[in-house]
Amino acid sequence: MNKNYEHKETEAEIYAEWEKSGAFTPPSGDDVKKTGQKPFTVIMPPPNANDPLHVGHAMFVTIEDILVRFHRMKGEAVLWLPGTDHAGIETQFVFEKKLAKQGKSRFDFDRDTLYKMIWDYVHENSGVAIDQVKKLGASADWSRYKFTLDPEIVKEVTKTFIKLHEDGLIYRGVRLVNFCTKCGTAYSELEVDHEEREDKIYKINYGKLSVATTRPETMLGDVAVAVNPEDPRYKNLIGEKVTLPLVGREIPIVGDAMVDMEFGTGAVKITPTHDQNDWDVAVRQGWNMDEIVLNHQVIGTKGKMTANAGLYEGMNVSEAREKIVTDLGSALIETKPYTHSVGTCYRCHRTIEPLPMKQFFIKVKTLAENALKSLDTEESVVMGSGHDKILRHWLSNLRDWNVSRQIVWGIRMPVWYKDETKTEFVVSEMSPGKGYTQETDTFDTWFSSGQWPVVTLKTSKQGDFDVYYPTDVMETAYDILPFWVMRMMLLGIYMTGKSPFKCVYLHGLVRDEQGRKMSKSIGNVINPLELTDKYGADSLRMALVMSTTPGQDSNTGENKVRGMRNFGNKIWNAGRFITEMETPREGDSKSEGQEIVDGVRLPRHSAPRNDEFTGEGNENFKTKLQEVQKELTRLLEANKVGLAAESVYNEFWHWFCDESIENCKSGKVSLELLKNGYKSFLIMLHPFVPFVTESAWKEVFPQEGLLISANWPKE
RNA sequence: GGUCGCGUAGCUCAGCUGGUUAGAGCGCUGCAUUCACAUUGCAGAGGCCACUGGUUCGAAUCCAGUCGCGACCACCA
Repeated sequence: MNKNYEHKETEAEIYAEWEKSGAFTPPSGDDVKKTGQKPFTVIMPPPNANDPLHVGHAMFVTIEDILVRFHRMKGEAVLWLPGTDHAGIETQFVFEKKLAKQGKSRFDFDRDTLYKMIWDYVHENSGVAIDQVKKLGASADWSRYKFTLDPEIVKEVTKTFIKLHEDGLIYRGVRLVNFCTKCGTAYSELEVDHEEREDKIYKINYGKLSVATTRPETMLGDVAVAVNPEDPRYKNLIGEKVTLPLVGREIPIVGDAMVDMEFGTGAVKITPTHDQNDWDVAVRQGWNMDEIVLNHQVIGTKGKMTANAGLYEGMNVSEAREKIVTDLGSALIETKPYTHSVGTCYRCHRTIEPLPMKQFFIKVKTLAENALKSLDTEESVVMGSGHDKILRHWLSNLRDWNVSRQIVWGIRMPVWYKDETKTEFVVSEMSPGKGYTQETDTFDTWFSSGQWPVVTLKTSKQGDFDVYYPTDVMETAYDILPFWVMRMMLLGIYMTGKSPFKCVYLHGLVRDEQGRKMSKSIGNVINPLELTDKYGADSLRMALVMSTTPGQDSNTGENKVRGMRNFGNKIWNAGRFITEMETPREGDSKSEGQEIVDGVRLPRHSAPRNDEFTGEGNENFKTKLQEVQKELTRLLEANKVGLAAESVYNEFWHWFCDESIENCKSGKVSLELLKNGYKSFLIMLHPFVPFVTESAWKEVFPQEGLLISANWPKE
């Protein structure tokens, strides 16, 4: 054996051997039914198909691989199903940036051409993420690999929408949507960020009263002024009318409890087409929303003023604001600096424009109630401090889910229109007949990934869904809890009646050694591949999970990885010690026929020490080893990966190496027993550091087959 | 404004279904090297487990409050 463990000489070869051995691929569901094996399922969170790996991916690969290898060694039918996500908006955004560099925009191409271009682009890159996941040692079943745009997946996802529609859970309606005029698409409430902005607040005289606003340009679309019905200053004015400055239109004063008497002037201009609150007020007033949208939408999807804006038509929003502020003249009473938070596009960070649009919504109320129920009954359990409460909070306050996106990169909605006005629609997988045209919108990416555990298993091998669903552990970062985990619960329960996972393991975000967020501008982003290259995949894996707690952020840097590289070397060298003890060296007089005293073969360099050896050392060794195995098994059964890693690390280094090997040298523990203990430790360490343990296994136990398929010690 | 989390050795973090001398990594001090590993070993320094009060025979661990830090959510026009 080499003096030091050289990861570069072994990793690629070992991974290929594992894959070739078939250890990654469990039997089909139908075959498992016959054998009665216990199933264990993990669905891999699908990385974006065109994304290079970041440290977060390394984190989920490590944790999931640990659990998966552990259960596989226990003899269960373990399915770890990998896949990639088309990541609609993300990917289209990246692609459009690429187009922009060539001086082009998406509007230069028709739908089909654009789709084809993005498809090619994604497929050029899609191997990258997968290769990198493999480099980290992921023992996933690549024969069951899925992509969200695989035809069979698209079909299942589409069928779900059709079923939702049949069950009356889909509606199409004009609502205010969060629209990014730059990205040209609407978003769900979750995709909107909020940023503090330094702005101005304007007080404008509307005649009988004045209003305060940060968005004077929207006054062109005002339909009313609202006051609090309890407000002594204004309650008598309710029912009267004021004249809108600049426009000259008469609008009513209405009462609505939403108005805060303390804020601003206590009177709010109501622009239903460009503000969610105002929309709600108009709905409460029972007004005709179609009419309001038709006549009073003053901002369009490109961020320019519409024909309803009269003189201001064609200006973009900020120009119109400036012009209006000037034109108001004496009607503008006051301008003050004002800091408030505004909704911004999570992708491009431009201000989100609330716009009225016809969109498809899923009614989430009953779906959310069922998800809450599965948390209450502990059908699904969340691991990660405080995040079960956060999930409950989300589920209790969810708005209907806007699933239409105005982009091409995604699954096209199975919605058909007969005539050009598109007032009537039919939901159907295929065109319902001649003359129908299909909706151009695609589904929100999370609509397909929200069905991931169900649709991957349903389209996999015979019987897979029956046996491998519900999955055992869903492991992902906590920052996509509402986007993904929650949606999987909503849709999974709807589709199957069962929550898609028994346990949600939420890992924390990985920060740099000083606890700072990783960002390109600071230059502190850890590239997992660089570290893997330098120190080996095992070292990075161990560094990521040692002493981490679900839901809690952790700080990691090169120092920690280096420390874990030393650990791998330690494992290797313990094996080297054993093989060297077993093979006497030439010219070493003491090694001729190693002495055997009371059944203990003494190491070749040690003098026999009959006086000390009583056999007690062996008994203590066996007892302790059993304790270690028991404890580690308990921790892994409970998915306590961080603690398990710490425990096995300490026991191996400080007990097995520091004490037991020394005891062996001095004849207190026999070499046979030590070797057996080493074997157990390689098995126990394997889920965490698979490469070095497999390498050492080959050297020390060459007759035993692959370690990945060895049996976990029974208690 | 609301919710959640965190404050333990110089640094980064475990431990917290309450129970023997509070742990690890890195760092630090001293010693050790022809006999697995210097990517090492041995020994050691270093902690009123944020603060205050409560429950208890007993609290880093449970409860309440205070202070400090962080995250998320939110329709203040």
